[in-house]
Amino acid sequence: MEYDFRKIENYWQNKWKETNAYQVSNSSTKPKCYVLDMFPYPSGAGLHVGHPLGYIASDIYARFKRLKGFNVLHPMGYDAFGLPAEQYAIEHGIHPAVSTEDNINNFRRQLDNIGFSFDWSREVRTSQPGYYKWTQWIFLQLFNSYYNRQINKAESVELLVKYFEADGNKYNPIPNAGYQLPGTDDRKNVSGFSFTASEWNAYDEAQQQDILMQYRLAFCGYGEVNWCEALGTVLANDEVVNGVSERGGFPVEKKRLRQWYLRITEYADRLLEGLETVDFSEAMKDMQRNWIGKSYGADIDFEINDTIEKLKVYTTRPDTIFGVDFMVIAPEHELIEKITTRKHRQEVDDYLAYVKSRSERERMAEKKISGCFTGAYAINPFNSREIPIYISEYVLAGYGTGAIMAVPCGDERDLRFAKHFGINVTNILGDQFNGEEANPTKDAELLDSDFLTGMLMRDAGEIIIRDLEDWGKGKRKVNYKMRDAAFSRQRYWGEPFPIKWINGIAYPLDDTELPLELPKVDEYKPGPDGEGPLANIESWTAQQLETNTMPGYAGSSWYFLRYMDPHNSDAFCDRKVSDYWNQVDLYIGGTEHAVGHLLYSRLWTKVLCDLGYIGFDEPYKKLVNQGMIQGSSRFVYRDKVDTDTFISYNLIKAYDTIPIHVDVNMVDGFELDIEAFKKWRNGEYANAKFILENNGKYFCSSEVEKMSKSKFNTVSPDLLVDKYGADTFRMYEMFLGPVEQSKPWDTKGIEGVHRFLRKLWRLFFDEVKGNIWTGEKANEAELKTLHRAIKKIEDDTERFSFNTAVSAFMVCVNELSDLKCTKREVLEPLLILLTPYAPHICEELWTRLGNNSSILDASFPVFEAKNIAESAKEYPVSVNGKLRTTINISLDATESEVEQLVLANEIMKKWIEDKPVKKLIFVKNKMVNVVV
RNA sequence: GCCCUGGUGGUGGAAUUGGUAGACACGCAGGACUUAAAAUCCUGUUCGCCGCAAUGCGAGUGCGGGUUCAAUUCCCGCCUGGGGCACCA
Repeated sequence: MEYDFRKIENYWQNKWKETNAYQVSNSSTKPKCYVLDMFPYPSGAGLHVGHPLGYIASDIYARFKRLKGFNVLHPMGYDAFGLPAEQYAIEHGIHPAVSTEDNINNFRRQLDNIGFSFDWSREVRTSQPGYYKWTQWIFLQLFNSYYNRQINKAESVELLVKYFEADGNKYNPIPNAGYQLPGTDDRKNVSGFSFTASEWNAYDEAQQQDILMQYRLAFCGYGEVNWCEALGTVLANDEVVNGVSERGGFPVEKKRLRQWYLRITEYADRLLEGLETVDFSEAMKDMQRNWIGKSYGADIDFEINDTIEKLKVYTTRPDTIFGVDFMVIAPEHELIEKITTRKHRQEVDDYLAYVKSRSERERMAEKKISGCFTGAYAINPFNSREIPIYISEYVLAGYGTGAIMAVPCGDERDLRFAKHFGINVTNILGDQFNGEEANPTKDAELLDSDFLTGMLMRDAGEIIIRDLEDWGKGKRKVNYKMRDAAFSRQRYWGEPFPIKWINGIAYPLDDTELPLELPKVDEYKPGPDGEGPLANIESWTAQQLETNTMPGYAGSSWYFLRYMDPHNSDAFCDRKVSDYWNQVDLYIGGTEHAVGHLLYSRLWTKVLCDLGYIGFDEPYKKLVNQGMIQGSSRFVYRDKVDTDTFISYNLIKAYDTIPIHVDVNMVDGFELDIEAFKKWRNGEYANAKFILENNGKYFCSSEVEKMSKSKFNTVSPDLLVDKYGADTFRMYEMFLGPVEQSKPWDTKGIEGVHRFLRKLWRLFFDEVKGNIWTGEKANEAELKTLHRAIKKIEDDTERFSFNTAVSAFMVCVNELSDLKCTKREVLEPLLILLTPYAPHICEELWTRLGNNSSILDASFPVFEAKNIAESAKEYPVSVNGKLRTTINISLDATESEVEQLVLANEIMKKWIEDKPVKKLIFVKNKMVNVVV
């Protein structure tokens, strides 16, 4: 009777399906636990061994919690809208819905192989109307809300209108500037724009709606966006990497377009504060903090010579005010027009033309110093010094005020600029500045700084800010790097906006009109004027519907809520149900979503909470990032001249060769399977000749790279599951190392795990004798082994140390095997322990032991400390930390008894050598240290 | 450049709070069973030294210092792999 994993796994997977073993109810007297994976985008490539890593970890945890008596929600679904399916449609003419469906089926088949405990009755797909109806609905909530800064919460726009009718916008000033409204081209920058109640009441509808648009959490405006011509769409900041698109690597440029945005900037502080309440890794929190980029400083107004204009700059270092040698404004700055002197007009125009000619990519790639003098001078409010005003592209229009005061002795960029233009550098740092490198310290003593001289920089900032505020020349200011999130795409395969445009005014659809279904199209080409493909559909434009669609992160921002109540057609999720399941207790996924998905879904959660639809404002209580599994590529070396000849790696020095990727599955370690290679790619290398090592083998070289089909370094879980079984595969992925750690995949070693399962099997069955398990009482040694395992494995599983837990199983089974322990009293608890890791074999053995109910419903064995206690123990004794001997001490000896025992020990005297014993340390029940 | 994170045998890794470094597994070497192979089991496996013996000696967790009776763990300085941010004033 041997371990036939194929038969066993097949049987139990079907059985679990038939009995709906993993369906979970929304009501239970048990405590709840919500274990969630980041749902996958169903790509055409299918799963490789890296994908299931996180799923296996979460599955183990979910199953573990279930055994521990929790009602566990562990769902799975698909992030089914997205660019690749649409690109595929453009290239192959296959409707995204069709290819997505195919891909999902393939994913599902692969996932099912591995034996996950997902409750598939709760599956969600973001592209289904039943799902995106609620994505649209939540969008409308965002559209109909604004952020009330007085109470730091989102509120209904209706309320805002009431406030306007009563008080104008005195208590609710316009939050953000920089977005031009669709209807009103001239109302460029309405920051600070205010109106009274009677003015409000006198506005016509268009004017009122324009103003309200400045407040809505989902709003439409014109703005500089990342436009990708090749993809024909707008990308969010986090979808742009080094000036090219994250997907496809196409160039990205700035373009002014009508866009939808989410006013995430209003939530910057709460997104920051919320991080304190959740259990994410420090690295993850840092990434989000960085992205939000909160900084403290001051806005300072500088008078400008010969004009009435003022130049407002933002600085985090007001303490360096006496080191300002020049000002720099961004090329887009509105003051350029007004302050440039006649003499410098031509030069400035040339420079602006130059800046315009440069793409975003060029700007990123070659950060060379460029700029030009405007001819104008600003006045330092503290010493009336005249400061030249320059224009340069190193100052960004979008951050702060788009203008800076440059302090070259303290800022590297300013110093380089000063050197380039021969501007004299004022030193306010004395010895701390060597004239070569700027010193950004805050801890130096200020010199040549008028009334601040002799003061620490750290303290001086406060004084300057206070003075500025007293004189009305500046203001304390907090700034954020984070921008409002672009929320529209000129694409087809996404959620349509439930918005109609009538006379330039955006009207929301009524709830009863949802879902606004995505219409069928024949082609996916962009519409006119940067509009999406929907603009090509007459029936769509005739209804004046918005032609943009929502971006990929729309559906994924709230999917964790839908799993709770997936079939509800009256609400995105019943409040009672979300109160029950509450936050996700454990969320597992990759780091790549640190600033995209995670930030957006935290935002949506906060808004839904503010509006009272859910009762918590952080979605994920604990986040674990699984490491990336890299591929280990293999190369053969082809002779450059004789292209049929391949040279073994150790011999390539003597030849002129080029490396070629070969399929890792044809290579055992480094040794190439020559026959397989000849058959590879339909016999492309059938005529290959080989120059072999002395031992007659062909060796490949290796390199660690990202796992990808084109590098032939992908390993499919299907093959491994077929060869070793799902249980082995699951345990091996965990055994590989800590879940959080990135590592190259290596199949060597999977045998070890497989051996372990066979060894376990042999504790129950013998090939000759058949059943060998017995009902005898376990002895002390056996119980000791079992309870040590219970303790270790329970601890390890709870703290996500799955690799050490797997080791503990191996130790336990090795010991039981040595003890020839085949007793049910020990084996049963062991099976329960192992169920989260290797559910199939455990269920099989459990049943064969004669249990009627499923092991899935067993309860986790209780650890009994008395079973591992030892009566007396050999303790190592060390002198000054060096191990010298062992002594026998009974377990109930007190510390002073231990001391006496050690001192009395004849042997000790020899080592102590007349030196008095300073102290004795009895360390954590582990050893005794004598200090002399 | 800034932030984060890691560096331990031939390999993946373990050591949870400063307490016997190298668990567990792979690989390798030797052995048992077998006609043989597979499977299984046993022994050895950080490096160096001394051996008739062993409970022998010495070094050892990227490098150099420090704190401590005791450091893979804490502190300082460097080298290095990986990830993130990058004209954010």
